[in-house]
Amino acid sequence: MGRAARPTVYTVADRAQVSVATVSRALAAPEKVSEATRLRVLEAIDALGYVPHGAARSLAADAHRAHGLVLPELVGPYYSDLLLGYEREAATGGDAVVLALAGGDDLAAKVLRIAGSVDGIVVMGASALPRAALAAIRELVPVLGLTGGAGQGLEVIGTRNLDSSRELTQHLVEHGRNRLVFVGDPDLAEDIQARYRGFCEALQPHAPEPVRVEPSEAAGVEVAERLLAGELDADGLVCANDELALGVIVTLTARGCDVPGDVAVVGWDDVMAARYVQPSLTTVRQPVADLGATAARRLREHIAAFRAGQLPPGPAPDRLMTSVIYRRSCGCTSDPSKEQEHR
Amino acid sequence: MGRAARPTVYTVADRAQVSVATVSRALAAPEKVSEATRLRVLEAIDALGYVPHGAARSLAADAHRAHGLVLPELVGPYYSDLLLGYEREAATGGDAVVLALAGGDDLAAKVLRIAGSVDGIVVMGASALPRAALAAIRELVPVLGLTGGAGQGLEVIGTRNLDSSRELTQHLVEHGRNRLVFVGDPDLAEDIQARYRGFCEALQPHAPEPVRVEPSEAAGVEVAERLLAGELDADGLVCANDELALGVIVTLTARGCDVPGDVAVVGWDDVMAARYVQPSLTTVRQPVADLGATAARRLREHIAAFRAGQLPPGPAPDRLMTSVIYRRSCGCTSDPSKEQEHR
DNA sequence: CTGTTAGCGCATTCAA
DNA sequence: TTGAATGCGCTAACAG
Repeated sequence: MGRAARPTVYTVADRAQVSVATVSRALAAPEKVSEATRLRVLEAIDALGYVPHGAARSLAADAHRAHGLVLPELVGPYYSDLLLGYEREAATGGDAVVLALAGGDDLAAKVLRIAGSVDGIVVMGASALPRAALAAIRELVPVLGLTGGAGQGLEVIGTRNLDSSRELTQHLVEHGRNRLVFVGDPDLAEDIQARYRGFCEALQPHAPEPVRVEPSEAAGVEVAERLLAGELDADGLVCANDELALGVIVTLTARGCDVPGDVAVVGWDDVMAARYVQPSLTTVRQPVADLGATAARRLREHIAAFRAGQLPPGPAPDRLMTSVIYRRSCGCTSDPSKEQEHR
Repeated sequence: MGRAARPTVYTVADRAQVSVATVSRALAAPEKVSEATRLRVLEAIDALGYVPHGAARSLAADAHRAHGLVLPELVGPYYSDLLLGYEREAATGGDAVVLALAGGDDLAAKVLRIAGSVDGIVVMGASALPRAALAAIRELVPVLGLTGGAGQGLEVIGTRNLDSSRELTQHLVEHGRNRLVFVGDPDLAEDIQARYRGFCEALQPHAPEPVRVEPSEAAGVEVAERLLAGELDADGLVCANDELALGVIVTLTARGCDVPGDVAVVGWDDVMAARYVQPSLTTVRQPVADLGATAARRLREHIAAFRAGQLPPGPAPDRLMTSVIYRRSCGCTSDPSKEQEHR
């Protein structure tokens, strides 16, 4: 014996003594239905436990009412906020979020897979997409880059990495550091690249080559060891993210090296641990939830334009403002109470 | 001038000189199509940039090939791993993930919204769902609880909070703590409840009432202040999660209270900061990615059974094993090298 | 304000 | 191995 058949518009229409069109209207445009009938319909819907079939609706309305969100398979606290911001804004606009996490060459496949089920896609880590695949997808739905993707010709939603990096670096310079080194591989992501560029600009006319490592704690530990071994010379490390910086700091301090006395260390993201490590980490905070919301909002605009027929959807949003959180690891905050503000 | 019309099975069929049925087969059951025609079809698909329309496919096949994943609007590092594990497993099974973040009373609405577009739903924080809404949804698709939801009659995928809590508490007892207090509100979530139960069991025959606060850093700070003010008496705090524990630790140590000397503090989740705080935090690590994967896998089973006609899908998976990570805050790890293992 | 009707794009019978 | 035809559940004209 199977379950009761799923109620459909017809089932509801029957019970409410109306036509299916009226049921549809009662849901989509209540004002186009008389009070009385609308109530009857709603009663029927409630009584039958009717839930519209999403696919049928999408097919008929020629709109999925869903956004694709493609993120790299990285972990980190960063994501929770990003998702929160994105999902909220998407939901506000009536859109669901189809999430795809991609780690390698399955990226293209996954994106194609969801491309058939969403009205538009936001991709973080778009650089890993084969040009051909991206082109095919963009034929179908608008695609936005998150944090990067300019290299793929995408409009990108991101933060002001250049500015924050310049500020951070300049700050270190002004406080007497003159053997600064950037830790992180600019080729790994566009935002890291921008951070390195800002670093270079602040160090005009010549900045040293970056230490090309992955943005992880483990890599930070390695870098610290190289420093301790004398393979690397620096009195200040501008790290591509906090994980890296944290790895550096614990290793350095554990081995008796004074941070920030001997070496200043700064990072990006303001992860929770940045406030707990000793010394606390000077870092760049990004409006991550806002970043997500902005991307969702902007994608909605793109979708509208795309459907309306290819017109470009007005000016792209500015890159989001970031703020440097000065703590102890840069050696410049003498006032601990000031630090507390940023807890 | 509009964009080129989206290619459909018909477009592809035309170009490949076959019928739409063959196109469909070439994609869904390649072995049922001759080598030659299949190649022609694939060529056409490639040339036209054809991507199947997800909604049309779902409607015709009567399967969305998508999971709904509903999470509370909390933030935290926890989620990245959970999503990673879930998405991977879902993708492996060919299913997309529709993510919904719910913060309040919009929960029911959101769940209903996605219920029409997925084959099954995993809900974390199901207790916030009105019974009626849940019942209606379960009529439509199978629903699983993540971390909780037993109270709503859901099968739940979770970890062994009871065991880990008992172990943690017993450990503190064995090392001489005899004024232990549980920090966190058992009524806020089933897992916190289980943690409190384990705490109580270890403290047979009578355990003190819990300090009912939200599981946040701020609340931890408050609790620490109460302790310092003498409003609370304890030589050990079993905190419902790491945020709480961290808030307690920094506040206590900043005010000259010795952790773990005067008060031992332990938590749950093993967030990154747990390793960086001074003293490092003894905590419970949960296999979060595995938790996600297990939920996805199990939901798939439920979906299959549900469609096959209401049969119960075999034994539910065991609650996942957790591991206590002994660090310094419990005052029991004398060997720092041992601690390093868990970095 | 309401009902009738024609697809949306695809999978899947059933014949051939 | 292939094609023709039907319908999934819904929305959106179009009539009334």
